[in-house]
Amino acid sequence: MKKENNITIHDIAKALNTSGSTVSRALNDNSRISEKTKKAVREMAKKLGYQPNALASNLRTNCTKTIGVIIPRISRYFFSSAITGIEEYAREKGYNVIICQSNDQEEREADCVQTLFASRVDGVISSIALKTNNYDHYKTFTNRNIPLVFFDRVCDELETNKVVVDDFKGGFLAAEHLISKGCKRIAHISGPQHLNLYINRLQGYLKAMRKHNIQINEDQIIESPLSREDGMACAKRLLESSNPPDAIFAANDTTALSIILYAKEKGIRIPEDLAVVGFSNEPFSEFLSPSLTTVEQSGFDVGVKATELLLNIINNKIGNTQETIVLPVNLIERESSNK
Amino acid sequence: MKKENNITIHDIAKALNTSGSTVSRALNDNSRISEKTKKAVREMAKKLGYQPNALASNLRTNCTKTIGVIIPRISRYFFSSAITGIEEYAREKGYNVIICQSNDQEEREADCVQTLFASRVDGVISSIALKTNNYDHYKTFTNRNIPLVFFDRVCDELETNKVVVDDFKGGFLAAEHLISKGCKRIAHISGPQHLNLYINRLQGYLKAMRKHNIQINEDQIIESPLSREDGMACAKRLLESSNPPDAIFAANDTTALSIILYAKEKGIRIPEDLAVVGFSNEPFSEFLSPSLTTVEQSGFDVGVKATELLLNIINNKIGNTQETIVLPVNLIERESSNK
DNA sequence: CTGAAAGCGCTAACAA
DNA sequence: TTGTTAGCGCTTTCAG
Repeated sequence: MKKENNITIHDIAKALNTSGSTVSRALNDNSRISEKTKKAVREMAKKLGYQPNALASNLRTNCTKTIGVIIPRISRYFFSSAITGIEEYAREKGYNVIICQSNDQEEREADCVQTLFASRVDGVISSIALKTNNYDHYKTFTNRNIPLVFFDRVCDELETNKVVVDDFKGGFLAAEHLISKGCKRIAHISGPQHLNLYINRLQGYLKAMRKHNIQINEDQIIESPLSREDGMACAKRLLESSNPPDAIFAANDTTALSIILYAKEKGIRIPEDLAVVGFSNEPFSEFLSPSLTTVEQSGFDVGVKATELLLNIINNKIGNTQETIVLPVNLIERESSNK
Repeated sequence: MKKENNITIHDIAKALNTSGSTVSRALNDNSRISEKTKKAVREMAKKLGYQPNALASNLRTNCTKTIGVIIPRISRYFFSSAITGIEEYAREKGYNVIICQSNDQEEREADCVQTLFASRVDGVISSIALKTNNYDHYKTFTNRNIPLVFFDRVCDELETNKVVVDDFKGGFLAAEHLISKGCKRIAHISGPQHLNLYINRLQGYLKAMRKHNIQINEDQIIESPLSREDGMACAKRLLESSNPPDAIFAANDTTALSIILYAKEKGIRIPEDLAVVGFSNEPFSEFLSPSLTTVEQSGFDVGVKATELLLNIINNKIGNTQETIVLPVNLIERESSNK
């Protein structure tokens, strides 16, 4: 496949008996060019089928009008919604978006960083891979003053801007809701504790328990990688214990789903014997049977906010402060906790 | 935000008292450079924190090692899985991926084409927007011999390569399955008829009906944009008619979901009174109640195949034939049709 | 095996 | 208001 010779600004210049710089300025709507010339240039450009070469422009200006995004996996609904938000806002402001997936692997994440840097993106939005423990690769950006905004999965080690949802409040709402339904032995299945969001959901849960003087049982707070299989194992462990919980607050909907499936299999009635609350409001949660009570977080909004923040930094509207934006969550009450 | 001055190959050259060309060749593992020099260059590069500038390289070589993807919306599971497949295969072969969303709008799609062309992608993978009727914008690529592969939503007007799933077979399997369950009045809710895939699903359905001598009732074949609301309207129209169907094959799972919800509301039992089959196996379909019988199509596989085909064309392994690759589908039998 | 020099297409001082 | 010129960082002929 050989690519055709492309039309450049010089072809337009030659056809119009003018210079490349005039054409360049005309196409960029520079005020120093007369309307007449601009019009002539634009017409000739169209006639010749000129298409700008962004590579050349970017190389020269050292500004690509492109932002990079690093996410664990695009196929998770929260992240694809976030990307939709990022894309929408970025495009409106004239920016392109390059997306890289880390597949939750540290090494892949470091690759993404290299790729994005090689493409000379103007800024980066990232959500950290589950397996990432060392954050040095991000220094590629921070060392060079390339703005960086983390969302959802953030880390305290790096001093950057962050956009998160109110996980603490979410955990609190979930637990308080179960308490209000009369549950007494409320278990919590939490996620990897090096990620703030799971710590915060857990802390919110603890706060609600303490506020209402509910006994906290260490055996009923377990940490899990939160996959479907892990959820099954947790369900089994909790529900087969000698003193099983009458409610479980799971740190994500996938785990809550596992609990519901396990309970069905064992003839445990939901919500009568066991109330369940999840987190995220995945697309399937509404349609489970019983439908799942969960904490809703808008990926789209997070994406938009992160992009807004990033572009403000890129365009010097705000300095590179270490801002953390917290977006609201809300509890969606459904059948799985409706005693 | 000012970006720091970056290290270039000339900085490495200076530090090593050699020339830029040697450094360039060493970093690209050119055979004309001695191992000793290569090693020295690589070490110095690491020491100085050199990061290649892809823009400059791309501009020079007129090859970006980047492929562009145009999809209707990333938040649909089929498409995000396809992207996962595209990314995985592309990355393995050393290519980057730029993703653009058309939001199912023709104008946005044309914008995507411009953006990708300006970025000088080496090839493009696209799935057509629902609202697109005019395909001229794709000529930007075809006119310049930039390889183009369509997937899923393809169009006959453009002579390009295509990767699709076997929609005809899917429609056939769905209808034959319902027939095998003893259904006699089998309705079909089809999608926009300018897209091949919906035509093919419909034709597959018709073929099965004819094969088994089931009467085809024109009133019970309706075209719909297939959104959740449209599905509700279709369900109402079909089920409130004087001669309601005993089975519905919907061209997507979203519509099948609407039917199930509508039937529940009206006290119509599924599958006893009405059997339902969808198409796509969305993430929620397994968890509906009753769980939804549907035709599974692998977005991931489609993505991988499309990328494989595209890269083969880019790398001249095959000429730009008009190949159409058809991937298999299979029926997943669940409760909604289990009479 | 290595170096000098040209140039990819564009932008931006500076000069006119 | 327009043109001249240099150069972004890299690759690649051609010459040694």
